[in-house]
Amino acid sequence: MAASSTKLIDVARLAQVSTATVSRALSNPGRVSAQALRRVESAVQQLRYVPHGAARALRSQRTRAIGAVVPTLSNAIFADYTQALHKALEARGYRMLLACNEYDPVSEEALVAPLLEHGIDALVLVGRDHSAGLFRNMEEHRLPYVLTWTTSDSSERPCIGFRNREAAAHVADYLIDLQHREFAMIAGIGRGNDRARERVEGVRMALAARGLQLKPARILESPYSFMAGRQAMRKLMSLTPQPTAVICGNDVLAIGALAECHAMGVDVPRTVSITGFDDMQMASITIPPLTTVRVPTEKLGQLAADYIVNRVEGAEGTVTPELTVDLVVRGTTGPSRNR
Amino acid sequence: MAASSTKLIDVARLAQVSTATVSRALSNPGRVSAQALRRVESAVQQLRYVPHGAARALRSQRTRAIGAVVPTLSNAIFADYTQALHKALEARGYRMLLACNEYDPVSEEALVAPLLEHGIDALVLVGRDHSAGLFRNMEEHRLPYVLTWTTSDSSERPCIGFRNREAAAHVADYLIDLQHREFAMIAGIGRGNDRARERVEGVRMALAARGLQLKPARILESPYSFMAGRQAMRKLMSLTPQPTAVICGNDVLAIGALAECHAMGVDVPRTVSITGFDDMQMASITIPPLTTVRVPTEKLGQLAADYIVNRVEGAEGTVTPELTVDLVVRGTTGPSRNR
DNA sequence: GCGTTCTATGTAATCGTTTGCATAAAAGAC
DNA sequence: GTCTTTTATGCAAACGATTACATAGAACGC
Repeated sequence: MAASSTKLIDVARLAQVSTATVSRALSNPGRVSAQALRRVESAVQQLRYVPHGAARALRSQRTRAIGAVVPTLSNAIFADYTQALHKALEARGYRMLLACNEYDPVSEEALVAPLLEHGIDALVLVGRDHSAGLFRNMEEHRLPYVLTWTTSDSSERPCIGFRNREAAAHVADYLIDLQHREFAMIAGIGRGNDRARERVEGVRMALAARGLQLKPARILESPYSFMAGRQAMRKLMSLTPQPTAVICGNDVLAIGALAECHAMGVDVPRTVSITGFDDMQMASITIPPLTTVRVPTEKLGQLAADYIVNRVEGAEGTVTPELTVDLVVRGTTGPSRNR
Repeated sequence: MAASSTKLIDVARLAQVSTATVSRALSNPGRVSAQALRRVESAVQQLRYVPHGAARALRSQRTRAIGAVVPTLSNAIFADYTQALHKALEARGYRMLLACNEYDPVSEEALVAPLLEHGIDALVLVGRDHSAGLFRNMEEHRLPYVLTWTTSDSSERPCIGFRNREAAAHVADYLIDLQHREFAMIAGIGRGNDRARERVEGVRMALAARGLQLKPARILESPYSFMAGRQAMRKLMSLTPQPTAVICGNDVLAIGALAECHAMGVDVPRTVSITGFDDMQMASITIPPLTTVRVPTEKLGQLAADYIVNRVEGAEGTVTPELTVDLVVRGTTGPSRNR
């Protein structure tokens, strides 16, 4: 029903060769004579032959599909990453099978199960936080995988990403240099999200190194949504002393926070500086434009695709060195008003 | 390699039943005795059996995968739609195979080919504009499909969506009622995008009905990006007479246009009113918040999934009636300054 | 009690490729 | 010219499920 009814054997008959030759002509053209190749190609065209993926997968034990688990597509940054990953996989002749965990680490195994059942040659994950069961599953099935958006810890799992901790620390340093002393953070939910936790740690580290501290009451964990960012900002501005700098776990939160400042009539950056993380498109056209950390989103997707396809196709697969991220200073940050 | 090595026959042996019984127990539990079911289930658990998708697909000629072609994931509105579609498919036990055409109608067939080859049970498309070849392909392969984000024209193809023309006309009517007479439009690229074209038509219709006209020079076709929106707005504001109302083809363009107004020091809505289309999350937190048309993005994805799964599973598949969209009046629109 | 229907199960063919092995022809070595 | 190696091809056996058909026993009607 799904496939057209022309089969390999029809091509073989028309081209007057065996099915083996057709198969070889299609997947390994170098291994058949020029004449055979020509005849097969012409037959394929005439009959509009489309290989049957399931049959091929069954016999070769390779589906040419790669599973991709991402937190969500609602965050533009992951949408772009996913699209880049997809595009790069496509270019290498692989299909992408998506799964969205919506930041719920518990259900991840249940999420991956259908992919495993459908048949995938490898798995691309985001971050380092995954259940032991998932890792065990991957081992058991001999499934190559790669973790993205993060760098390797002691576990030595293959990673493609950047140092979230150091990037966040860099943001904090920059603000300290602007004489800020009263800090607050609108962080992502830490549970199940190593990136979010590391960004908090990075800030805490940087402050500590300069003799400052970030009290727990000044770190608000929020889901990644504009509204959550707004609410958190409102709460933070009601504290005494008011923070002069608010570091956000990502751009979505930061843009929400910025919107709330406008609503409250709080001047950014004069009264309070705000920073984001990711540098999504939107970040450059807020009022004022957002100071943030530029993450090579698309590169991440491309590199992940390249790495994982190499692994699947037998090469040992060399992990790229850690990527670098840059602080992009725009209009939401300035000297502390307490300076 | 990809799958664990436990096979159906292993389960059968452990449960002391035939492979046929195991197969039935898994896919049609009602057709085996309670005792057999129990033993099979226990064996499946013990062995951690995972069915082999390719084998199943080969034999049953159903892959349980649905192809989804979307313009892009960079536009939040399509990211949300895609995620909703994916989620609904998942809930029904289907996988989603993605393809992004990036608004390039030419390559769509080439884009779909790999999906066809991998094996899909149906195809979900966006809009009505697709090559004859694609439609022919789908017929040939007996592939059920559904068009989304649009309503049926005379061709009577199954659609799930809303009337873009009428929605846009409604926006124009609203602005006319606010005494606007000098209109301009920042439209999406019309080629290959029936929604974009219909939105232009709708505006033109509504204006004509009130004795106004929209000169071609006042319709700027732009790719859907913030930057394009900005540039278009700059161009429009340099015209004489200046438009007092700018209708944008979607929220991305509108938000870009709004940002450019801020940059130019043009007061919105006092000097110029701006409207969007889609009501993406971001639209409610711009300064001022964006007047736009709310589209039931997620509903679209869900309904498409339901329809197409029903079709695949044999039901005749009833297309839902056209969805309605609402004008959401916020802060970017107001009375014409020429009133 | 006998014939009929129904239910649960098993046997084995089948889905459409790929690929190991065998073979024939061509090419190369000496 | 003979022997070995290489190259191109074909034959047929997988891959791992589903399912048509057959069958045996239980249930049922009268």
